[in-house]
Amino acid sequence: MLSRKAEDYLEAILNIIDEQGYVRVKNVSASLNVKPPSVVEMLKKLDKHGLVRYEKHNGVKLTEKGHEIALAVKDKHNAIKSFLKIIRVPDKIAERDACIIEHGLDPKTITQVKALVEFVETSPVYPDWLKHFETFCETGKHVCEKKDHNRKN
Amino acid sequence: MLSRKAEDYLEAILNIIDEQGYVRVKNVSASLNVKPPSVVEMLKKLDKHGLVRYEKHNGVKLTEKGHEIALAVKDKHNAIKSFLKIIRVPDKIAERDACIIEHGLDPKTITQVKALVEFVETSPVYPDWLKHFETFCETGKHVCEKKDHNRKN
DNA sequence: ACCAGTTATTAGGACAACCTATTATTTGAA
DNA sequence: TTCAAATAATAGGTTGTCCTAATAACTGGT
Repeated sequence: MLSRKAEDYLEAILNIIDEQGYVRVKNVSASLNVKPPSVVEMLKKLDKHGLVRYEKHNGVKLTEKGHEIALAVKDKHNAIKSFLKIIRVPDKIAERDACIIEHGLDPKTITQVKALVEFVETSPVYPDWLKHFETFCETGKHVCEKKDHNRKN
Repeated sequence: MLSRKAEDYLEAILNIIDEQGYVRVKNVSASLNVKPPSVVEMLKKLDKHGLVRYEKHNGVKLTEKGHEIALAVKDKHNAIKSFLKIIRVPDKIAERDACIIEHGLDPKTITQVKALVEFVETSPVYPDWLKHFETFCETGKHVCEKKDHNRKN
């Protein structure tokens, strides 16, 4: 099985490729806040596992398998971040926390997070729902206390 | 700062005390799925940090500080688990995933998770909301498509 | 075509958390 | 009370990830 850290590296590599088309050790190093030797070490390991193609001084590429995993991780990341933003966690924190959470979660959990995000976002009353949630966060009270007892969704 | 693992141990110790009033190495070992030597090692470390009082062959107790931290971790755990259950993650998975998630999250994120849980649970239309979410999970459709456009929450 | 500055790699260690095998201590049943 | 079984502690290793310091390889401006 793949370690959390390995997944972090794959995701970072994918993001860097998407941004600038190629990957250098220093990019990964900066992106994950580790020193270059740590990156090189991990690249060797990922290469050994067939997840990247790594040639010294000559760049890194994701293999098909590595790409697949990186995409899966990123997908989780996005689901979690969307959720965090819906519940009004500030962007910067949402980004950081998504990184923390995204590993090791059961696929079922991710499925349900995604479902929640979609449920809320596609709801016919979406803007209201959000407004009400925000009001609740501020005041601790529901906008419609009594009268709305039979309202839907 | 305290490592994630250290927090896991503190939380486990708290839970075991709550269940049976005292803690033995083997309980912690079973609870965290590690071998006894790992427990002893960590107990020494926690003792050194003033989070537990540990005497060989003579039990473990949380210090005030350790107790405080353990409670905080447990509180996070509960918030996350409540949320997971609301979005219909099966109980067993929710429990496991809460353990995975509970560390390192920003306090703001936890606050918002709690807010969501409370918002939904105390909503005047709580049972409906859940039913609608479940229907959405199954069918991908909102119960009330057009007609309810101005409904609240 | 050179070499200074940048980037990458290697060598060698630190550290946290875990393990197995061994040894010591405690405890309860005969 | 004794001693066998249960429990706990120690000794010594392994693994994964990170680091610093030293070395090597690349690259662009002259």
